[in-house]
Amino acid sequence: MNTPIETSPPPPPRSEHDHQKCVSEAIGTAEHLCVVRGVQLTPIRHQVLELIWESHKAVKAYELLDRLKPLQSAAKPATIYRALDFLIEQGLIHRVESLNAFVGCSSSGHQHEQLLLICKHCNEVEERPATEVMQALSQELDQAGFIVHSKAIEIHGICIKCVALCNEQD
Amino acid sequence: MNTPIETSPPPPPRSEHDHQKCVSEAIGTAEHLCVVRGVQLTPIRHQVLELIWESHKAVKAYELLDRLKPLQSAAKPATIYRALDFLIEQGLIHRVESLNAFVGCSSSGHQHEQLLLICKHCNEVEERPATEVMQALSQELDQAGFIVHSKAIEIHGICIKCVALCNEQD
DNA sequence: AAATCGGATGTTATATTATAACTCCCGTTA
DNA sequence: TAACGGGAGTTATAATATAACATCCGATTT
Ligand SMILES: [Zn+2]
Ligand SMILES: [Zn+2]
Ligand SMILES: [Zn+2]
Ligand SMILES: [Zn+2]
Repeated sequence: MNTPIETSPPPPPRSEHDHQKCVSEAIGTAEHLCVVRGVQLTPIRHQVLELIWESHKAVKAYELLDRLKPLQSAAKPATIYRALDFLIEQGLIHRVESLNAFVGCSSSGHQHEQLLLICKHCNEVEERPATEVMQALSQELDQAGFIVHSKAIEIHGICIKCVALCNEQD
Repeated sequence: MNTPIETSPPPPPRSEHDHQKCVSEAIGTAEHLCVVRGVQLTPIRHQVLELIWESHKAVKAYELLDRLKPLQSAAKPATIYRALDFLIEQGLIHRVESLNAFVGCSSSGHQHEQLLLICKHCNEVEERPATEVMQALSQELDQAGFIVHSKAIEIHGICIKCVALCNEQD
């Protein structure tokens, strides 16, 4: 209880940006990729993707379930997990391993394995290509003789927006 | 069911090395660090650390619990999770986020945040300092203005020992 | 010695996350 | 029509993790 910010209720939203643009880009790309690939972005899958894209925050499976139920009254855990599995397979969302949570992928269709910067304060997840890191990593893994299947690079801390807000705590 | 190896029962142990040395180093370092830090490596914590160090594989909490019970008949989930929390706080083990599992830390007392190379075939976890990757990462995070609290860098694939064994599957 | 305190553990219950297994439906195709 | 396959419905349960409160025990203080 050092500072008032510590107990302030709503973590700040990613303020200064046109989030509708994020959403329409992500959904548009998803629809396009699914057509191209001949896989079905069914109503449930589409709705789950939209729910995930309501923010840049990592979101839990059961929270998604609660938010899906008004739209799909029959929704059960399997409903959500199947949709999530599909979206992950198609590279449309990321699973945030260290949170058991999920976040929209900002680069679907391009390279999918990126740095995830996870803010403890606002809970938003920023994706970064970080090509130099990835290059050094590839070299390291080659040297180790390790055959890569997948990478999870997750950094926890305070994002630049929140650093500005909370300078003496957390 | 392509090859006989696919269904072969025991994944190969890290064959060519003196594992007793790994264990005694890790336990010795842990004991030393706890004395220096004035924290208690109690019998339960010591036993859990030893159980984790029985191999280089990532091990699940409830598997540890089963293996602890013969030694500590009162052991319950909280017993294990408390010991794991302590060992993680002290930097003596890693939590493998993408597996919900735990593995001994090979560099306790030195830098603790390293690459984890996780083999899908033998389930062993190799830790690598990867200084060039870490350096590039620090730069990237500085550029992003992100204040780091912790890092989880987990690479899944096939380790060099297993690559030699299974060349046409998985 | 008695009181107090804090860290560790015991104990019970429950929350959270995830999957298995089986059924049904529906559109395509042989 | 029959067979098939993908998606979804449904029920049950597995696996992972924490909360909350009680007890113990050794060290410190009174
Ligand atoms: Zn946005
Ligand atoms: Zn933030
Ligand atoms: Zn060893
Ligand atoms: Zn291996």
